[in-house]
Amino acid sequence: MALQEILSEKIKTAVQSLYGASLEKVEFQATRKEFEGDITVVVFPMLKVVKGNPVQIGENIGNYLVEHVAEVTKFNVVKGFLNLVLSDAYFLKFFTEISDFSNFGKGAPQDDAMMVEYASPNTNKPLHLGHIRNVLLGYSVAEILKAAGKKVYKTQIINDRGIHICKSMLAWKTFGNGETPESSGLKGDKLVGNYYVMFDKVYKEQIAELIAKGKTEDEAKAQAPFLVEAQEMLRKWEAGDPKTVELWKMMNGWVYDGFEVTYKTIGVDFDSYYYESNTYLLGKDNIMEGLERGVFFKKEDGSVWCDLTDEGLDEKIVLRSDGTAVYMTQDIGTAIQRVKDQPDINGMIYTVGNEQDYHFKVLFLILKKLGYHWAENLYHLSYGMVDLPTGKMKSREGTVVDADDLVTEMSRTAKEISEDLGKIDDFSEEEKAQLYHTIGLGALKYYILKVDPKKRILFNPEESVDFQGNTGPFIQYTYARIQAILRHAGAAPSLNDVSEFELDAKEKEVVKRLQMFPETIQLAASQYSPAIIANYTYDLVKDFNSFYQNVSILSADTETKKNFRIQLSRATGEVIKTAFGLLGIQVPDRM
RNA sequence: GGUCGCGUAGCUCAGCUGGAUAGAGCAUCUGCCUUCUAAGCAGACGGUCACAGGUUCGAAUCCUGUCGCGAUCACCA
Repeated sequence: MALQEILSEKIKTAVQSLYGASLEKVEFQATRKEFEGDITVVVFPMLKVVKGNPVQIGENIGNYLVEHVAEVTKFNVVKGFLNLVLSDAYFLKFFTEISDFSNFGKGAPQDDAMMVEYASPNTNKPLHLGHIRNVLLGYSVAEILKAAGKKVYKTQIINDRGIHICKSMLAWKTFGNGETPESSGLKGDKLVGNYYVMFDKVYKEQIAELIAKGKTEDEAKAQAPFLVEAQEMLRKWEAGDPKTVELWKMMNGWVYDGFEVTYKTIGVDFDSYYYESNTYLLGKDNIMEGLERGVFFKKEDGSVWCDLTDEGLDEKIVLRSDGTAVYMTQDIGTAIQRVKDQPDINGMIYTVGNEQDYHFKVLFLILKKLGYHWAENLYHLSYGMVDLPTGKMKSREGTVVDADDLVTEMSRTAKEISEDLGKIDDFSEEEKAQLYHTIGLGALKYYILKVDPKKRILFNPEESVDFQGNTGPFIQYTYARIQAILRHAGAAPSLNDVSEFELDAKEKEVVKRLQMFPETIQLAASQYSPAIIANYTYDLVKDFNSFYQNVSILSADTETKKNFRIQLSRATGEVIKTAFGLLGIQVPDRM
């Protein structure tokens, strides 16, 4: 807020001339509602350089400010808190400044770019609730960064190789009878996921059989024919066996088609895709280069390591003794490859669960040791698990919440509630379906995004998500009501010829929130937290609702007041739309 | 065991760089639809900020320790 800087300077001058002391910094905070005032100066910290009674110091500074700063009209001092009352003209000026909303809240464009990675699925099963949290966080952080002025590349790395994919392939080959998404009517990822489950079932039966024949559990697990066959398939794939590769391509293709449908339903997208089958061999050259430069060292058995004991960690392997890559090797290679592909990248954000905190700590350290400039701006957007009331989600126990099912369920709940209210009976069936999706998905997204990413979420699908209070539908509803106000108001009014009139406390609350919007985006971008935007938006909406519900009626007011209120509605609506846009949540015009 | 994260109202969560009497929603209770959407608004009830020390004018916030929950410590990804 520019005014804050002006006040800060004036207060420094005041302290200088009144007490002959120089202040380094002036502390501000929003005035608490129970006191009169709009912005509060905290006097206590000044006591370090100014000796005296804080109340008296506050009085003196307050008098100085009323005299020298036009925006300050009154003040009061409570203990060590100097509460300043700002002029209505100051608040009104805000509206004339944001009459064009197109860039409101957006930061100045910057030259460097950030890459944001999210989703990162395996190709052997459909996306679930955990992926939803991941995708929502990654996508909204990307949008928030864009709003803050960064150039952003959204990407994902797809784990399309390994034994788990071979398991699905083997089960399909054995039991599938040539079943395809078309012939079965199933989404591709669901179809492939079914065969993964089927593999596990057969595998378990075979283990039980072997144990019955006298094998130990470990022997049985290693010797079950189905697993041996899957391992054989993996070897064939790595050797480039044409038939295996063909099957792999076909089934992965089905999965990608299925994922795309889910991403589209959720409303997220990507600028580029990286596949492990292409990147798993990457990184070895970087390791060899690092070895030459002394960043890594080789052990007697030929394995290559990075010594991180100086950083408080231990030694970390970066290349196996047989010269093959490990997870770390691959991630090093992929990061370097990405900057080659997009040279303006000056940092990356990895949206990955907090069970990998250690991995990323190590990865970032190694990349720094290798000396890349962009390695200074790496961030692991770490998030907590999504738990169910029954405990953790486990795919083997069938307790996962499927992403598609969940979205459908949310829409259904939205439908039930909407039908009870009966406000949209004039909508066509198509419009209704669209609205239910917008509301249901908005509820789900907001529910997940409003929580601090690093905390675990307890998600209760049976109780579903609330539609009252601090929820997506509540905010969407407010937007829809604002649209109704504007429809009734007709053409947008102008405040250009408005000079002075008295603003009430509630009006000021809303204006203050609107003024905070650009700062909120900056704060969210610097902390990579959509939760900041979400909770801010709720506060704005609550203030707005409270203000508007308590206004008696527009026509009873002067034309000026009416124009102001309509303008206030407009601005609030725009901010809700922008804020929700950053979270990837749609707002409906009617609901 | 080492490391990292979390612990705030009955439940789900806010609480920005330390600031005034710790805030919302749900649940429970009280009022408000002849006026722009009651999916709303106003209010009541509800707290040892896990515990114990420390730092200071001031601590939910910073430091140390304890307890509880979780994650992680593979030549898996």
